[in-house]
Amino acid sequence: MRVTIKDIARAAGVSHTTVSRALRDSEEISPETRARIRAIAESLGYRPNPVARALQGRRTQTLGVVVTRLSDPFHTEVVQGIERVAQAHGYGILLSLSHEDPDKERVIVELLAAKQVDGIIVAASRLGSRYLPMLEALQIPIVLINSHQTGPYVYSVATDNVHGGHLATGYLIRLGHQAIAYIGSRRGGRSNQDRYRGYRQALREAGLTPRPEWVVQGDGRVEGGEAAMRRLLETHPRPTAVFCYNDLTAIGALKAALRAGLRVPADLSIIGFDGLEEGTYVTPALTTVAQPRQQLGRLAAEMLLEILNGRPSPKHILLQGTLIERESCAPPGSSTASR
Amino acid sequence: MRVTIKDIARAAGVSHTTVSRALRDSEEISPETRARIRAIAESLGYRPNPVARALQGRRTQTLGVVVTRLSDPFHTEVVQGIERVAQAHGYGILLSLSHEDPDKERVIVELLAAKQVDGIIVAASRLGSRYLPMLEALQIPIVLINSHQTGPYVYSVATDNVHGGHLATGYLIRLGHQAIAYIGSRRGGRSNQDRYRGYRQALREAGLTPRPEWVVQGDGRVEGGEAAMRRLLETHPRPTAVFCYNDLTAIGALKAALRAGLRVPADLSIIGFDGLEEGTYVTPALTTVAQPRQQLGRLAAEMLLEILNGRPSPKHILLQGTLIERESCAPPGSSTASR
DNA sequence: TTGTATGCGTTATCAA
DNA sequence: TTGATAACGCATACAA
Repeated sequence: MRVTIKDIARAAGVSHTTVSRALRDSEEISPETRARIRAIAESLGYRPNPVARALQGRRTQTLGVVVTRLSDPFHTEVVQGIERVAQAHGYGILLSLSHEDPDKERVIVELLAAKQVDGIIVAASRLGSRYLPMLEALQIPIVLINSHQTGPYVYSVATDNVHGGHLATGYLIRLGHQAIAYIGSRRGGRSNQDRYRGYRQALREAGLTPRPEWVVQGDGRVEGGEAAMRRLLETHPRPTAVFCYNDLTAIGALKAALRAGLRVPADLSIIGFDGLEEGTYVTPALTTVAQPRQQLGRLAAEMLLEILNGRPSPKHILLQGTLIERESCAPPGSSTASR
Repeated sequence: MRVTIKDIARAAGVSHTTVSRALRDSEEISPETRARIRAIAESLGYRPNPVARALQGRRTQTLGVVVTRLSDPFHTEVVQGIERVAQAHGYGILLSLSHEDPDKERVIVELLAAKQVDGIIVAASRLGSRYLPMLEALQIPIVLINSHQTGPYVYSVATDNVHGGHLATGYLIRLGHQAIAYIGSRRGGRSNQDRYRGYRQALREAGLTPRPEWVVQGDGRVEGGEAAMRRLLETHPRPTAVFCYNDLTAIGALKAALRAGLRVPADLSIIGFDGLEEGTYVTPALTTVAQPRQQLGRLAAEMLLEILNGRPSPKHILLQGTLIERESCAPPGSSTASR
């Protein structure tokens, strides 16, 4: 059987209340008994029962984490960031996958709340505004990652997608490109719109107008990027550079370009978004706008802990992406950089 | 405040015992009151408190999952497989990362046990035989994934690495290769040894003896594969084909080969292990021996649930990998398959 | 069929 | 400084 405070109390000849106090470093206890009880607890291999503690009204020391899919490398980093902070603060994380299903997401969040988690982090929510009524009823602090939702009960950490889109496109422009395409994502929602806005904005500032046929949509994954690039390759004139919604899309675009016999970046520059490790697997390695993914998770977790401890916390944090220059971009028509 | 069975009891004018029974479909209750109480519970928005249930002696309905890193795409799939089964059976999963640190792994497992999880799944354990004494004390069923450990309290699901190594090497031999190298992993432990054994075995059966300089070690990641391949490229004669410990290693090897100006597979065939999605990102797409990763996770979770429900379960399951022919392998000296 | 009393392991409240 | 008692929400042995 498991050792409880009662067992210790019996062994020490005191009440279980005293044991409880001794173990929690209560002020109102004599140093001697404290030490004595602690020694006994130690020798008996006592482990406090977190379930009983939780029932008593205290916290479960558990954070709920909801993610669409783990197979998306973007999320894994976020989760790692969360886990690191949680583990460092003695919290566990209860992980659930929503598979991009808004209904499932809602059920999961309610389930986590029922499970008495102290707080919840949702990455890439698909619930959008349908969240708001829930949140009020739930009575549990929730931090949303990369879901640009505002409202009374909403906390969030997100990357500035407009800035990122502008950064990527501006970089291509500075390289000398004028014919710049955008491969978006049908399933990208608000972040897709924002990256597209950044793209438009950068073009406008440079006095460029993108051809409508140079804006096509993928699905945020490799296959979608591949298909989108194939459509792009049929346009006349062709773009000399492509900004992609994310790295997976860009990897797909790269595959299609290489298949078509193009040299990248000599004939076509490609820039992605996210800063995935996977971008270094391909040849040429992918130039990209990196999102601070671990940090996204870390900040969300830290924010949640602040809230839980009643400390002041900002409600929304917006992070800026950074450009990672690798090999997939070059000035238009330059054959020097090709291999 | 949260609705409890007492609230329902008060509203229904019965004892909380009756409510408890009604909600759990107890036999000893009249259908009418059962229906009435259920309706009231529904209208009040009652949610049973799992913490109280757990304390009462029942299960926490939670599985602990320990993984080294999530950034390794191999593990993410495994975790997805586990999560899927767990979610389908109403279990939550408490995820912890060990970062390949055996001590941390031990602490985590003990922590999960203290948290009252019903069972634990450990993927790619680094603890090895040091586990055995713990397990007996823990009193919690544990399933190990891809950790070839046996012992009284050990359950496991693993892939047959000898078979996989043999499969990969045999495939290269059938393509006509005779000069076949192996890039292993320093950190691969037992699985590295086993894949190497499969490699040796296949060579021996074909009457081939590998040159010692054709067996080099990476680190199971892209960088290690790259470095290892560079060393391989300096050997004379060079191998015409390389079997890599895993796909990340193979991707690194591919990068190095392409950098060196080799055409893959015309000049060099490369085969990986794992069957990662990432293998399709590169050009040429990676031929590989696929491990059934989701299934690994699913089976581990199912095994654990069987044990928890007191149903009979095999103690060890060994899965076989399958060959996925993509584009990175061809007969030696064939320039047809190159692009 | 329903209700009373008790316990799960801990913390909180009040007395002593 | 310590102890007795109640409480958290639920389930169960026993009584009615």
